[in-house]
Amino acid sequence: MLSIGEFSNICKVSTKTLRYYAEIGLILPGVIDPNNGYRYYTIDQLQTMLFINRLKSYNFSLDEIKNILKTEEAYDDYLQIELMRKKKELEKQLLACTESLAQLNQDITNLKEGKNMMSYYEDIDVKLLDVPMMNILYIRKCVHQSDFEDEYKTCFYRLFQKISDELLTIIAPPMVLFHSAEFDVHGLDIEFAVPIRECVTGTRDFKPGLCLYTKLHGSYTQLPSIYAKHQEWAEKEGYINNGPLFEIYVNDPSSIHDEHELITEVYYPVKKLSKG
Amino acid sequence: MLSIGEFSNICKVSTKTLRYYAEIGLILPGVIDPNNGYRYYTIDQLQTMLFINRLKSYNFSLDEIKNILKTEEAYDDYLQIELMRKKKELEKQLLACTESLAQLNQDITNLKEGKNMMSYYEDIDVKLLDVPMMNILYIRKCVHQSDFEDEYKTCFYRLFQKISDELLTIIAPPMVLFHSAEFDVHGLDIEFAVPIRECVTGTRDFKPGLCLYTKLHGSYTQLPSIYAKHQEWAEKEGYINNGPLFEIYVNDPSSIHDEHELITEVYYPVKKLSKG
DNA sequence: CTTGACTTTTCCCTTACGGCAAGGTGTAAC
DNA sequence: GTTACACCTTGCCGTAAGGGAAAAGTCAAG
Repeated sequence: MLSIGEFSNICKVSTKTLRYYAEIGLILPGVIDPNNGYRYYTIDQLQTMLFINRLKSYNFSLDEIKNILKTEEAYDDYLQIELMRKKKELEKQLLACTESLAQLNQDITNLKEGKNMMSYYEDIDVKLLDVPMMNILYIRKCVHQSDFEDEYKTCFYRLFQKISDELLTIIAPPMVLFHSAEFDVHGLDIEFAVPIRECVTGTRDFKPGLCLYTKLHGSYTQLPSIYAKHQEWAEKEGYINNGPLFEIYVNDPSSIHDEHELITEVYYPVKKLSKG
Repeated sequence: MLSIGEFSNICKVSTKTLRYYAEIGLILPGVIDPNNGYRYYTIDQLQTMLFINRLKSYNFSLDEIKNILKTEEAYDDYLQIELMRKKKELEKQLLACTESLAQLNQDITNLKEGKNMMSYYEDIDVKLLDVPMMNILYIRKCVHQSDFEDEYKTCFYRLFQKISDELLTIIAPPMVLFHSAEFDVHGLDIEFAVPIRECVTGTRDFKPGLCLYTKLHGSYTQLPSIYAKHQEWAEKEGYINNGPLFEIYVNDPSSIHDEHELITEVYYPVKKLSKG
């Protein structure tokens, strides 16, 4: 039997943490002296504690660890599934970390050359162009931000199915229209669309008209910069919004290896502000 | 001027977050309508918000970001220093993440082969051996866990200085004795020592006697497993502790490239429990 | 004028503990 | 036997960066 202090020293876990773990039922002391409330841990519990620490290093939450520990039936299967899940999470985090670091290094280089950290923002290229009317095959629905990727896939799958079934002619890459930029109760009001030649049921005219246009090479994380730049441009030049923002995913994440190859076109419909 | 909702959509930051940032003074709306309290942001603030988000992606805390934003004089210098600091932090995190992932993959492989995730623990090799008396040159002091690495360097630097000055003869690698494993108010009571041939002032006899011994190849994160294994072994075989734990750092972190090359010897002095 | 989307403030909830205080306990030294 | 002191207990508050929900006021379009 080990006192909480001894147990703490061996496992390199603070006594405070051990008490907390007991409180949430993650690992209860093998014996609690009924006279004085002293906690005593068994030698066997050392292994449990080491196991907990290992799972923690894989970014499992204490709740997830508790679930793993309490699983009896099909224990190894459950553990393996959980490990695979965390593996994906960790890989994602690793990627994000790597990319942040790359950008950080770029920023440091820029600063050393006397450039501003936000100089990239000044260099965003905004064009004003008139987008001709087109005929689009569309699906419009409310989507939660978290489901966007899934919906993107399924909706375009359905659209392409229909195009293939009905022998329609695609005349431009797929696009997404954001009718409500806002994040309201029902999620974003989004239209998935493919410009096609033929007018059939399920198609409609789409007439964006005058638009601010920017072509983005690289990660979607840069989109807010473009939205901001469009706002800035519009205010300075005396234009106001005139319809839903839309984006054309020239190539999509599933077809490329590297985020840097992504190409996205951002369109922000505007009209000249009439004076008065 | 943009309402909080518009500003939120463009920057992809929730309104909740914007209100929180205003509350802590990170970014205040350019205008607040005195009649209804509505927040309005200027176009210029879009850039500030983008900047904040970028710093956040480098793992700056909101407090750190606030300090960067409010720095006026020597702005670029301060920014650059801060970026370099975060760069080191991110690199460290990246390394930790990579290593966790490697171990996670190993665990998954083991599980697939039907091995237990904690099988490594069963394989820890514990030897019982009698460590002969030695003469050590030592520095003993209380050290906070966080200062350990620093103290390690400075103390051994001083010891080696003395050895060099007084032409003493080293007969074994440097070691560290843990007199109080506990983390008390003054930190750990630690003795840094080098076994030498000559008896001079500043040396003393060290007689560990019977010890449990394990040689560790790799990261220090595995030390708790060894401590635990020693406890387990001692209990099963009827031994109890008989003096301060000590460790020999056969090679130290500064002299190697990769954590995997680390070699550490762990000694746990014990004596046979007399029955009764 | 009404509806519905938007905004406000206030309050509590989260994770995984750390800090501190007040008080009880175990044990080693004298 | 006493005393010192390290050890243990519970309890309460605080963290960072917001999320959720409630109750109420406000704006713009039809």
